[in-house]
Amino acid sequence: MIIATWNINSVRLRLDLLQKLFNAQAPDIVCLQETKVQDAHFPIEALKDMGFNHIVYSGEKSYNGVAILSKYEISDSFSLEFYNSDKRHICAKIHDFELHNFYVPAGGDEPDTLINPKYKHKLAYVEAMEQWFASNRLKSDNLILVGDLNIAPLEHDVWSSKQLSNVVSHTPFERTALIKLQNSFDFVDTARKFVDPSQKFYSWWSYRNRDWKKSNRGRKLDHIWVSKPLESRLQNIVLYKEARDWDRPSDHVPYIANIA
DNA sequence: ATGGTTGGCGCCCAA
Repeated sequence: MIIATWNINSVRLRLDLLQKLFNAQAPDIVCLQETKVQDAHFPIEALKDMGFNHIVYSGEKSYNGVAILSKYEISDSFSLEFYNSDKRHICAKIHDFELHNFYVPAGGDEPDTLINPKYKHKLAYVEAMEQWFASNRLKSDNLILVGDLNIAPLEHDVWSSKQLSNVVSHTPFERTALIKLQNSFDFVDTARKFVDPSQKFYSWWSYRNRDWKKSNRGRKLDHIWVSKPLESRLQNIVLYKEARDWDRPSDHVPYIANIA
């Protein structure tokens, strides 16, 4: 089963790029973030025409928004709201596993909870995720946690750990918080299972670079984690970097895991 | 220290 996660930065603007992703990678399930569309305007018919008959979504006007597109039946779904009414999570039960798709708050620019409420909100959000799993799920459950987590926890998840040490997405506080969430539930990071932590691995490159490939100042913000019982079913991963060179690309590229 | 670019919406905010 091929599962993709992609921060698409407006689903309505990039329906053609979704079709290109489907043609090239044939995903069975696609988890989207930053759909930037309220539910009443979600392009459900266009996506069904592309072969995804089971679709769940939770969106709002202008900001945030998540969706799960599946070729397999979704037997149940729900959306968690950890902060105000931000649409940042959707969960689907498919086959024998439960798939959680998150869009963690970016956190603004200033890495100081006293002066930047967005950063405070981000840290509180990650804490709320951990609390929810601790209270509602077991380590023995078949869980898949994916999404734009907006945190690059390891040294080689960013182009320069030193230069980004005080930049939101790679501050020590965020890195610790995300690793704590991962470890508290024994989640396995699929990317680092296949690519050694000593190797650079990025899923996002800023728009604010003349040549993203040449400067290569990337960060690993997009994740697919699986709970321990699913680890032995991991087949391989694909980082679909070509997508960053498409016309009017997202600043994130699709990240894919194949799970038996 | 600064500014670089994009999308949605509406003349600015968030990323």
